[in-house]
Amino acid sequence: MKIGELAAVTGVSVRLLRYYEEQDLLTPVRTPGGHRSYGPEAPLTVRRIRALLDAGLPTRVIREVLPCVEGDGMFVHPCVSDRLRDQLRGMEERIAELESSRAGLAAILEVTEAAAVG
Amino acid sequence: MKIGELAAVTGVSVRLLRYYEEQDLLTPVRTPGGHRSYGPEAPLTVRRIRALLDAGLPTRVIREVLPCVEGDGMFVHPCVSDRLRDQLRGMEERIAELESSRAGLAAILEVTEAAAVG
DNA sequence: TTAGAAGCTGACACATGTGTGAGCTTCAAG
DNA sequence: CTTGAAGCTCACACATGTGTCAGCTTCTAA
Repeated sequence: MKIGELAAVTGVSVRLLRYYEEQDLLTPVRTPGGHRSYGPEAPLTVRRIRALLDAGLPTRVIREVLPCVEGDGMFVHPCVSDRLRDQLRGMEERIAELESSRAGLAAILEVTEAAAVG
Repeated sequence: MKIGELAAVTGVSVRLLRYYEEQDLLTPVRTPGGHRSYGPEAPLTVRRIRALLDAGLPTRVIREVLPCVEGDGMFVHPCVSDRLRDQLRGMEERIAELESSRAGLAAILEVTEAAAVG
């Protein structure tokens, strides 16, 4: 299938399909004219990519785990669980930082509003 | 005081002091030779900027709230509390998104590890 | 055969705080 | 006066997924 069709069936923009290829997540063959030609598994692959992106993984990590994914991005082989655990740890750290910032800002607001009342 | 001194007493790099000025957070006067000259209040201002940055506020917002800050970034006039509340809401949304991503990733990991055991 | 749709590549843009470097000028101490 | 430190400006780089535009080529349907 052509890139426009794949975009239509997956809801992912043509631009992004090209980007995913640039990131080695998709590897369409080329027609003699140079147009991308995707196999029938491509829509599933794109759905997996989206599922992993939506799970917060960067393309660099998806590139590693993609060969180990089965189903709609909900199962991966144990071979990449270390990678996923790293990623999870990183996300938890980011959440903790954000939460800490949030608390700091909330504290400022509380002081401000207490002063407004008092 | 000169920029190098200010950097030394605040621990903030010269590059960042120039950046804060570019963002209208600091407004040193200039010597006839074009060198920045900071008043004695500058270290406090820089500490406030850092406190607000560390609370997760972008410079664009800090620019607005800075004139209303008192103390070491721990109190602001009520005039900017709407702005802060917006910011707080935005941060809470970001945290929620991240948390949701984290849960998605954790779910994948759980399935993977359950499969590794079973 | 021809026009228009769809494809191609390459590039720039965004946000955002921060590092780094080049190339030049000013300042301060000897 | 001279020299080296410190300052100046301007610019590019990073990450990251995504939009958009220009300029050209291929494909497809009439």
